[in-house]
Amino acid sequence: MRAERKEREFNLRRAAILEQAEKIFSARGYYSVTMAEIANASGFAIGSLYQFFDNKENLYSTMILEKLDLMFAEINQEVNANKDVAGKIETLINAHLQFVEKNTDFFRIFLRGQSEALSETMSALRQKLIDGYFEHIAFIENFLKTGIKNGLLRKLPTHDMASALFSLIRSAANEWLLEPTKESLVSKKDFILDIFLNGVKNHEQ
Amino acid sequence: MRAERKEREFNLRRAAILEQAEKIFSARGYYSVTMAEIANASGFAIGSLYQFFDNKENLYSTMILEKLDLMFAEINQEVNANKDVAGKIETLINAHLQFVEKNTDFFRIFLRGQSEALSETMSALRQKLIDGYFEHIAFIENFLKTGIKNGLLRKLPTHDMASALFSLIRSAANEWLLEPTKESLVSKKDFILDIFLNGVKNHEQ
DNA sequence: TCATATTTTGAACGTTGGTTCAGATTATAG
DNA sequence: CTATAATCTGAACCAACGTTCAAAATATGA
Repeated sequence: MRAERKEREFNLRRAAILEQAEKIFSARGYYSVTMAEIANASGFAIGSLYQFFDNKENLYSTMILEKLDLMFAEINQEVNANKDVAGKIETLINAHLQFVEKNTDFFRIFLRGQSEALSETMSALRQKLIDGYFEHIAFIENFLKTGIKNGLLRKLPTHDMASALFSLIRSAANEWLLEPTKESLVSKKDFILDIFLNGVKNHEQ
Repeated sequence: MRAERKEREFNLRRAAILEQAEKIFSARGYYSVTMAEIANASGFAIGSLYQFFDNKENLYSTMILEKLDLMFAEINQEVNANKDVAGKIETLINAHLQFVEKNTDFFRIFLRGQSEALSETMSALRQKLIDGYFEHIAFIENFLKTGIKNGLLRKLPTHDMASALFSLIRSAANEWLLEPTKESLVSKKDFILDIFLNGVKNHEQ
């Protein structure tokens, strides 16, 4: 038998487990979910899970980190497709909101915040999430700087600007996840863009 | 013996436990903390904790909810002391940042997000946190509305404006907690105020 | 000081759940 | 078809920890 096919099938089974794990973890957090549950949901025996993952912590952090990579890859690619800064900002907001809408399960976990615990694996995960965050902020800073050079943006500290923008996006996502809501999350794009660029003050009075 | 004194002493002991619990929970989350640890840190035997709290969940959620009430009470009072809207906005930011600086332990828990679990108590806590959040947003909305009537602010959806403002505050707090940092958190006040009111766009070009 | 009530204590209990592993099942190849 | 390897299975093991409660310590009031 071709080792190639064997590997492909292995990865499929692994992915199936991760997919179920994501759903379950997102609904109930890390600790209250049991391996038995995940095994059950994905159609394997408990012991089989250990063929794919060393332990529960490893399963959990693998699931999160792989999805996170996907998210940043997706967003960054879309943003980079734009030439001008204004377009990049708008696309960033849009791509982010879209990703959240398509990955609500994952985002619940992500927003729930980090993880618990002190264990080696878990604090490694925590650190990677933090690193990922700052990396993303740096990515945003990068095109905001161009915007300042352009004259499009005011000369403010770029790190603060970037984290402000990110926080507006995140809070819209957060509220949308809290209230199983009426309109699409993406529809918040214009508001975020407007308030980020222009603020709330009425300059015409 | 006066029942009064007895009660006072009971409350002191109870408060001592809550204080230690806050420190420990904030560092390591809910599940990885044991009752034995809390007992130890607060100088009681394990069994004694159960004189003050029904169980671990109850201890945890009591600690959070009491502190949360304190926070909102403190902030709202300061904000209400202002007459004009601009002052209220500035005071809101300031009071919030100040509270975070003085209660880092608590805020770590709060930002970590909600809690885990499905249990009755825990999902009740979760709901109360969410309710508290929306109540706070409504409180902010209230004076933003006045600002719109005044002509100080643009006519934007007040709920979105309020949650944008709150998210800017929270993200500053979050970053400050992540990076055990140089300058005080309160020093971010001016930036938040500026970006909230004026946005990042350079209108002079 | 003594009898009684109150409070504290922490070892022991029982449950929960992650992990293991010997045996069953399935796939492979000759 | 058969022997061997690879994979899967889930009952059993074991450690962790929340909770209990009988006994000890302490406080109270006469």
